[in-house]
Amino acid sequence: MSKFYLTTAIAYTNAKPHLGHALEFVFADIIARYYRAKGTDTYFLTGTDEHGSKIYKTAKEAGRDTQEFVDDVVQHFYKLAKDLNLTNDDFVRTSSDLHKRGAQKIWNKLVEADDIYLNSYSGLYCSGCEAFLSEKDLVDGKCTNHMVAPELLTEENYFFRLSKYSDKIKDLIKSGELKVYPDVRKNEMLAFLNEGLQDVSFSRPKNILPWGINVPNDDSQVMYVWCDALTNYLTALGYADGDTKVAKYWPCDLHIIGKDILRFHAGVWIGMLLSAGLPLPKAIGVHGFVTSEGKKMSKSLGNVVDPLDLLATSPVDAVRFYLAREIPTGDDGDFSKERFNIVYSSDLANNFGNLASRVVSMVHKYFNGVVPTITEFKFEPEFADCFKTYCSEIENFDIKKGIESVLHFMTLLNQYVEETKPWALAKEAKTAELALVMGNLVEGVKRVTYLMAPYVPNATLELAKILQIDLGLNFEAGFKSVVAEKTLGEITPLFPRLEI
RNA sequence: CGCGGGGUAGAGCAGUGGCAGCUCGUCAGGCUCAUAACCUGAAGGUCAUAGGUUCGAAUCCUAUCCCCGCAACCA
Repeated sequence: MSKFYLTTAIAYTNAKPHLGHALEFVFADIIARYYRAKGTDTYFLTGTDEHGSKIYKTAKEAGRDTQEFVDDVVQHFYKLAKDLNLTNDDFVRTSSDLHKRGAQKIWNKLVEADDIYLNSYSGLYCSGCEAFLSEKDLVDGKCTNHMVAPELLTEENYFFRLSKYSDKIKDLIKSGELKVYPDVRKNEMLAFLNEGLQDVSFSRPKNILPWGINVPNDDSQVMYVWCDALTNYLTALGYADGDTKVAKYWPCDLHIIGKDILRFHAGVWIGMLLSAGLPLPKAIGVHGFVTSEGKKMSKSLGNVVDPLDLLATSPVDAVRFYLAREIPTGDDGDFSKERFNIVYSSDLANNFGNLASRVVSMVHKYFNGVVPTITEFKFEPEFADCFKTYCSEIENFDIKKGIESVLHFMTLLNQYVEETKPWALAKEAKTAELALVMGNLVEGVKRVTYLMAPYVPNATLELAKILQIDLGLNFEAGFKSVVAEKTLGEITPLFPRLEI
């Protein structure tokens, strides 16, 4: 059986989840559910990134122990995953022992490859911020938070010889051996690689940053947070202990990330794997950011959408569907209350929900709920097209286009109802004709239910009960499963109107 | 001349040489199985601007204007 291993980026636990986390979670979950429904042995990993100076600082400012602080924050991410109905197989935390040992094992591999060396790093250090600042953080040469000029500080760091792999990485992306979706991100990365990658500082002195994973054989240094974080994709599979999951699922088939961290994944991470002599991931899917009511979310504008609040007041399927359907998968998108309601009403309630509702009702009305037998599905060719598009779009990391093909197919079924007018056939007692129409409609709704399932798992589960179909079946088996002669359950609206 | 992406109907987008499309919204009509849902039709675009190549350009070339992302060691 083929396998598919996919990951989200691990969320940074310096603050509660925002809508962008929900977006990434939903994208990943839809893809995971899709591959499972294709009959692929799928492993879906998500988790949290818990080291780094920012977390250390945030915890310190809150007067908290760092571990306790992240233990608290991670609860919000657990809750988000649960509330979004995620089917992740594991949730990795970088403060876990398994991860730490795995990260150290990889570090040693890099050392063995002679890609780690000691050097000095100089930067502009603000003692108020307890962090190095870059030029763009400064106004008039001063730190904007503390209004003092940072001092030039030099510290001893281990460096990773990333420059060595620059050309190799460029070739991999250029040739498509490592896919980067969408093209605009691929081009951006290639352009960046044209400049050539620099070696990167891979550790921090412990006296400045005590919160991190110890560098093996040097008690005075901890790993730079990215060095540790990136390895989670491997360590979570049990890399430290030579777990069989590594053999089974590595290399990763798809890393889903935000556009802000493309370089770390398509650059640093690939370099690390090359250095360690490990197989490389197949693809990186890059999504954009979500704005709110047309503007970047900010506290001062008061337009911040808290995904946990949203899920507390709206059905999870509505949230999942909005993110998947309305936000272009590889691009930025907007969240607005107005669009949220429109998308829910027109696509879910009016198109899908109402289609199911009218079809099931008519089977009850005209055939006492017993689905008539048909010998051949009238829309087999149209459905084949729809399914083909659905698959290829999702596999090429376009979740929005994937579902659009299904929505079009639903429209086709709605049109068929209008053309055949079952109510008129019933009145004229054209039973054979009516049976044919209804049989085809139920078959159509059944197919659609399978395709909608990764996007709106709750509603489709409910509909599956009414249709008496098994959503646990993979697509092929599900499409072939027989609904004829079954007695349908009673239907209530799958997507009741939202309270505005 | 830093690199890259983009400017197409009220909104969001598709469309890389051959009569300008999709979804939502708007307006009109039809239907009554259905969640005031569904179906049909209409209005609405000088495809950023100017020039060029071509039998033919939203699509290729040149210039200009505007918007956005990136310019890495905070994640």
